[in-house]
Amino acid sequence: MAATIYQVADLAGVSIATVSRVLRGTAPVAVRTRQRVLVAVDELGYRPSQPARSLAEGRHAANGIVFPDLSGPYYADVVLGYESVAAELGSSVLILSTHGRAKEIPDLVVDLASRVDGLVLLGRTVDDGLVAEIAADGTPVVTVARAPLPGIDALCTENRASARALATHLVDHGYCNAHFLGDVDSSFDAHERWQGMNEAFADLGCPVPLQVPCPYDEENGQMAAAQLLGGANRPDALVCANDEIALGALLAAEAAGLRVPDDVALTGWDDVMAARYSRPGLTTVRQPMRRLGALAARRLHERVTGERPDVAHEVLPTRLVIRASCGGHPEPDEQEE
Amino acid sequence: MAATIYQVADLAGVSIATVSRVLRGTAPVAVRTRQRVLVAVDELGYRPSQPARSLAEGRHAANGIVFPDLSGPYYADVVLGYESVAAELGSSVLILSTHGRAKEIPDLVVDLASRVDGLVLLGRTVDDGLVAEIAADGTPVVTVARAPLPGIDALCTENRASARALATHLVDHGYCNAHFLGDVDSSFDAHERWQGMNEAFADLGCPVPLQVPCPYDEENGQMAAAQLLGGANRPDALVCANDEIALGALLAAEAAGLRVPDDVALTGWDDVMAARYSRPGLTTVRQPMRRLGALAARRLHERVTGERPDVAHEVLPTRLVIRASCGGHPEPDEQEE
DNA sequence: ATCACTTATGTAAGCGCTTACTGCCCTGAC
DNA sequence: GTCAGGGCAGTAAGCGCTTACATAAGTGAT
Repeated sequence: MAATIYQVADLAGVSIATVSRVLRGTAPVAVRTRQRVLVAVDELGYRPSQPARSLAEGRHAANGIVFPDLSGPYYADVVLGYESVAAELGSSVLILSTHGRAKEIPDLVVDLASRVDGLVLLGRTVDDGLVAEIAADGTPVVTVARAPLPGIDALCTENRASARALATHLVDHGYCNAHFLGDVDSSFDAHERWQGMNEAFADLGCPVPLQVPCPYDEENGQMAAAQLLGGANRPDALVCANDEIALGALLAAEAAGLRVPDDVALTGWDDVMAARYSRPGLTTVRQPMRRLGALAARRLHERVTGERPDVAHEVLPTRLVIRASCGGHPEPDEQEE
Repeated sequence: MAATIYQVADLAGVSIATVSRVLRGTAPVAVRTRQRVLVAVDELGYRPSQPARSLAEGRHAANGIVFPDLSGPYYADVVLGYESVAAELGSSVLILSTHGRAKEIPDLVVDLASRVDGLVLLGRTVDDGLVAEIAADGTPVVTVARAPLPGIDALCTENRASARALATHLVDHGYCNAHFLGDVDSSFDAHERWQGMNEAFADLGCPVPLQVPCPYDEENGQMAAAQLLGGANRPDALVCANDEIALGALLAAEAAGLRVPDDVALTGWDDVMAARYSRPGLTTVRQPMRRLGALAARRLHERVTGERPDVAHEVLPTRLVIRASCGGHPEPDEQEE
């Protein structure tokens, strides 16, 4: 169906090498010859076969990105930032979502690795062992939002300092009996946040916050919060590992007839759109998702092309966004960036 | 670096054909031979080269999806639904975002087409002409949320009926002087919604709603709404083409000191998360984004494999979600699906 | 006119697989 | 004991490109 380089060469009356040279501009071709080739290409609607090209060139001109999920803006934005830079750098983007596929992940990731020049892995989508194996097999890897692995490029966002800032803010406003909602073992970020918060609370002489495991969605946030807020020893603040949990907690608080922030303060992480529209507005930590993805694409490209031999672990800054859900503040101006 | 089939064959003491047969299971291989091959594969960490495979097989085992953007949950969810089914059907997924790349789109899309067995196109990302050209070149195409093209599979969500229902609801509650916010020429969906609304208003004897062009984001929604709400002939309802615009309008209404829904009713489309958390909650129309993507993957697969020769245009149902922003209702129970 | 180079093009050897053919060996029916 | 047939495995021909190498034709200097 599709035309091949041979047909173009025939029609133009040249050899396939010349066609290739015209199309890639890798060697000088006489103007008239070039014209003939271009006309033939046009006439046949010729498009080079990418697999053939990849095979001959020994590269895919494509990168892959693996993420847990795309619901919720977090990963979607990272992917978006990634895609935009990857396209700019001339590589196609293959995606793989691991959500609900625990069993097949290794196969899927290995298969993906065989189709790309390099891979970006978000979060804990892939076991450390498998990451190492893939990297060892020669596929450059950049991890994002995951505990850095030796010898592998890693990108993270700043968590501890912002967690400390958040905790300090809470204590300053009289909230000393806080709980942390979110499973700190399932996510590097959450663990760091939890640590930072712990440190700050300890420094400020408050009791160590209780850590309450909870999947990262509204429903589970709501359930977990409902239980905590209905219990005997009610915390006066819930620091949630992400905004979804926090918004779920907000619903739970409403349902329990509690006022936010008067009876209980609530904070999240990520600054999703709903955090701005909820009432009260949700105090949260904004992360540079887009930039994270974009930077991952750059780093991966550098690694693929070999222009950066040394491994880099980078941390991007985050910003605390104070809204009404944590008390002591009128609905503040939105300081958009 | 990576092992090839030749090395595996050498190590196992067989021919490459046998290795291939073991790996693909395309022909019977003696148990002992198979064992030897598998051991060799394991030892060398051999992974078949995907480009070589594609070239030999004449298929990519990959599909592509083109979308405008991934910010906002709409396209993200469609992509997610798509990816999950595509993976299940054994094809990798290549993505291409057209956002802010008007000029390069044709090249990018054509390049993408050369890497996949089929393409899903969301919205108006690609000109009709280019779509036809790609389809004519032999790449199966499924369009989503776009005016159906002759000879090309198309998937849409229902718009007119839900727009009519929405309009009827508004009129029933006393809002007769509505405006439609959103550019009806830039989106098939928006155009349909606008039509449906027009019909209903006409049927019910209300003035024809004014259509106010507006890009589909909060900021522009806010600006456009601010202007309308501050103007002389203030509408009593704003029907917005999506939730982002509506939420922007909500901010504008607040800023103008207007009460929603008492002074002005507001409705959106899509049912994004923030629509549930805004106060008042945003009346909107929920769309089966995930299913849309999943179905697109199925239809594309059927077309690629040739198991469905006839072109199909399908319309998926939507559901009106009434919340407080359109008046006449207490904050309703959330009827999640 | 000759030589040493450039410049433009062709030739052909891969790239790493899949698969149609072919051939070998072993079985069971006669 | 022969022979047909089936089960396995090897041979080799592509798949559609890129590119090193070879070649032919032109250029200017001598």
